[in-house]
Amino acid sequence: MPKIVDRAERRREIAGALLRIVAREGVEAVSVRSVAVEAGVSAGAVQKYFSTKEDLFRFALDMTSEFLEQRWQTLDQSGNLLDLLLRLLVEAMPLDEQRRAEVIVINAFTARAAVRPSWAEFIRTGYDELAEITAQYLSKAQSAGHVRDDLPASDLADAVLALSDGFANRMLTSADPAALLPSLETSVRTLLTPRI
Amino acid sequence: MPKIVDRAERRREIAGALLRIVAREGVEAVSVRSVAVEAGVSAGAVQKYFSTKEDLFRFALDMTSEFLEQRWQTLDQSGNLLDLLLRLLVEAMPLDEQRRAEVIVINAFTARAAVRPSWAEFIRTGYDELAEITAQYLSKAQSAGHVRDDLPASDLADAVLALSDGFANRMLTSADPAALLPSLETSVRTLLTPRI
DNA sequence: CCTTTTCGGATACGACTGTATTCTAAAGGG
DNA sequence: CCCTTTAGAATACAGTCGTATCCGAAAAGG
Repeated sequence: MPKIVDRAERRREIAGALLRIVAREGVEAVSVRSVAVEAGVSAGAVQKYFSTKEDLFRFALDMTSEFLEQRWQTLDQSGNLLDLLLRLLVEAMPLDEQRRAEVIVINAFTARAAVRPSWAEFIRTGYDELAEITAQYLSKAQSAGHVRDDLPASDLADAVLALSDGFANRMLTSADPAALLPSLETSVRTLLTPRI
Repeated sequence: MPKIVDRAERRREIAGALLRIVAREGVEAVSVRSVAVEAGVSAGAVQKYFSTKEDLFRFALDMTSEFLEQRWQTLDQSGNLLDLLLRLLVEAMPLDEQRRAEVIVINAFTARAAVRPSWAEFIRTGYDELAEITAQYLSKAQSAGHVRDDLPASDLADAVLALSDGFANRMLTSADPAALLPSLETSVRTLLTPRI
């Protein structure tokens, strides 16, 4: 009897519109109406799928986390694990519009989480999971002899994440983001290559 | 004839109120009226000193940059330069309300600059200056034999800034920020200690 | 075909936004 | 002492905000 729509897909479309706005104009440009326009629907439709603006933001934040994790999944873990990690990090840098959008979104959310405890817990969980995945990967790389093993993998993971986060941030406002790539690469290599 | 006030000081007071709001409630909580309340004046008074909200933000951003540079100035450059740098970095981490506020403010501004070209140039200039100062310091540390000299000081500066930026970011939403300090310290040391 | 259910557009509301304008009170130079 | 200039409070205005409500249209099962 009812009109049937793929509800989950519709929610993803609308949240995607939000992410595009954040990437292009910043979080403060997000409103129910602006998201509706970007998604090509009415404001009423947006309200149908997200009862509150907060819900909408949470869902969008979830989506970006999934993007991030998916990138790890698609990484085939063969060859030199350090080289692979470096390729992954470079790919995560904001060098094109797509990556740039993701970094802006995560940055915006982190900035907001810093002053909103309920968001902070969510962001923290995501960060911790990422650190865990990275640590596991590095541990494997240590066993393979591709990464130094005189320091715990979890510490190395923290350092690598901080390093890539910092460089990504810097690139966001840099005139020539790609110019920072060699610096990122040597930093990570210096940090991770096995000691002799 | 006129009623005389210290105009520059008044501007600093009002901008300080803005910074407190950003640190406590985030950028989106900043409005002419909320700043006025925080500063203990009327909205009209705020308008007297800053004709537009944009002016107000720019001035506040300037102030935070000055804070950052002042910290470098107060650093007496004696003893082991690597140890000194580490102490500086640790002091810059968001471990108390004051530092936390600064990091939040800079984060918020960076996030905004990513989607506002006029701000981006300003932020970028500040970053470049900071990188320059850091590089000069590291160069001196290289001459003193306290820091490895097989890599250009400018690259090392980029890495150190990225590292501390990334750790500061992580600490913002971390449940136990101080727990990340050892990781920061070993990372920087690993990156900078002279090779044998 | 018709009925029932949901989709999603339209509208309404009160609160808040940035900015412009108007006002009163105060203070220092003549 | 008064007059002029400024400080800064108060008010006004046109938008936009999030949310609630109401409406017609479309689609699937009987």
